[in-house]
Amino acid sequence: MDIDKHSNFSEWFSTVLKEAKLVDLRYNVKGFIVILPWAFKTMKLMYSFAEAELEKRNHAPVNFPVVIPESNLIKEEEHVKGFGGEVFWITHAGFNRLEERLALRPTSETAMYPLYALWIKGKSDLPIKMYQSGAVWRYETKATRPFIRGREFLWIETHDAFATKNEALSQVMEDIEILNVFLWDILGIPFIVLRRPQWDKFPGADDTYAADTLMPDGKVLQIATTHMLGQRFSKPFNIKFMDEDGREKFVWQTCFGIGMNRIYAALVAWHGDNKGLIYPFSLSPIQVVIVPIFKENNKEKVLNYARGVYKKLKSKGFRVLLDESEKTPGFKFNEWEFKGVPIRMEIGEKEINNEGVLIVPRDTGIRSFASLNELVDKVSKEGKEMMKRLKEKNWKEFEKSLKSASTFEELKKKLENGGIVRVPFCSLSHGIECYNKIKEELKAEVRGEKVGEGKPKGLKCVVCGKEANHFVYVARQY
RNA sequence: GGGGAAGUGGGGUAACCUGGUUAGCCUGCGGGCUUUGGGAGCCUGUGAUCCCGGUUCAAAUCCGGGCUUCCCCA
Repeated sequence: MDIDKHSNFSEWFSTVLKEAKLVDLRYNVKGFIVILPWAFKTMKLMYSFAEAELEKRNHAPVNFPVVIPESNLIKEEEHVKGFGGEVFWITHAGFNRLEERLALRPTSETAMYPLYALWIKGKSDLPIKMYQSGAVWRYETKATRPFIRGREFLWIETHDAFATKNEALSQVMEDIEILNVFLWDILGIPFIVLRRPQWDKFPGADDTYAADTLMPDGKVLQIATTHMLGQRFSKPFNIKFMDEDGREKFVWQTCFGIGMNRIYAALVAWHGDNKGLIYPFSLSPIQVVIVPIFKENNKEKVLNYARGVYKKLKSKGFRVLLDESEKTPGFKFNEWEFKGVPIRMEIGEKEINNEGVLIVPRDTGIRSFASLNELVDKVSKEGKEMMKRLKEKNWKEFEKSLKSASTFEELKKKLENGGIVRVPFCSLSHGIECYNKIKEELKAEVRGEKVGEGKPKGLKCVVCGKEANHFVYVARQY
């Protein structure tokens, strides 16, 4: 592949999606894609890692219907204002027109909360912490792109209810911790968590915190969000409990969305290089591919030896493939490199004589010899070290893209090369005019303030010059 | 949201402007023979004009509409 990931990301991404057989775009419904096994196996692994983190923290799996009766969807006013325009509706069934339209869930608050109201009676029913893995549907009006913006996308959503505001607020912090573990520790995707401006939060939330990552073209992509819902849903949905003081009170709620399609896009974009995809060891459908190299006169000998290595790795639980197809070795090298298999083994006459194999990590391409008895340890070690290298490379690149500016002109200049620019800003509650000015003149967005970061002291807003109350992060976005 | 480009076997393309032969080529897929340390070779078979309508003796080609994809800008 002769396409540069950074200077020509669109083309790089399209080529990888197609040539590595990650998606089939021939389904012919706008914004809907067929996710192929080479992508979906990895997405399932991603799901299992994320679900494990949620369950460690006492979230229980649940499955709610995809259809939401219109009367439920419209109960919370801002929510329906925010989503109303992008709902897919079911109006007919068989030969009948439905008396009440059914929405395909764009998100599940209004599906789940009527039941929460039935389930929650007393303090002993709280907290409720549930998660659901599945798809949601939104009639996006912006240009759709595979994985990055679709009309159907896969995610996990959690919906938690608590007796007190403080418990709900600390749940938001726990959600952010889950993102640190899942996105960074496990997937190696750099990101920052930002509290969104009030005018840019989830419809129906008190506050929205979002994880933004950066794509190779310098634009940010929102990949997860956690919302402090407060009591905005518990009131219209009448979710109450009897407190110790004998009074009925509305619960405090949070919800948390982990956007698997976009996270997958970020995974591909962050780790890949100009040779194609690179899958981290723990996430690849095939962790080790064995390529046998033989002549006509030693074919069986090489294959038998390779099968022995295959069995040994398989018995240790690795996902391994022995490529016995009729292609030439060079073809196989290129093909598996393009598909991002983290470790390749080459086995030929020389390796048999030395009682070992050649090990080649995908990222460096450097061949090294491993003897048969150190083989298993070496595979684990190479897998871990490769992930470490990928993370280091990603982190350096991410840090390089984080800039700061103290004037509007400086902000403008720094945005030209993409990335995220930190500036002092007047107000995330009332600064919408400054926000709009940045949006219109710089074609970029104020994404919000970083959780846990201090307030500016004695600095002026880069737009209006009034006292700055926040450091905010500005970037062009998907 | 605005603009542009494009839809021909599974994939990539030629023919389209200037309507007319059996829709050509590369690749893939099936079969056969030979091949394996960085994208092998020969033989053979297979398979296509996005959908609806219009113009015409005749449409892949011209016109209108739809659907989808890609790119650029917002």
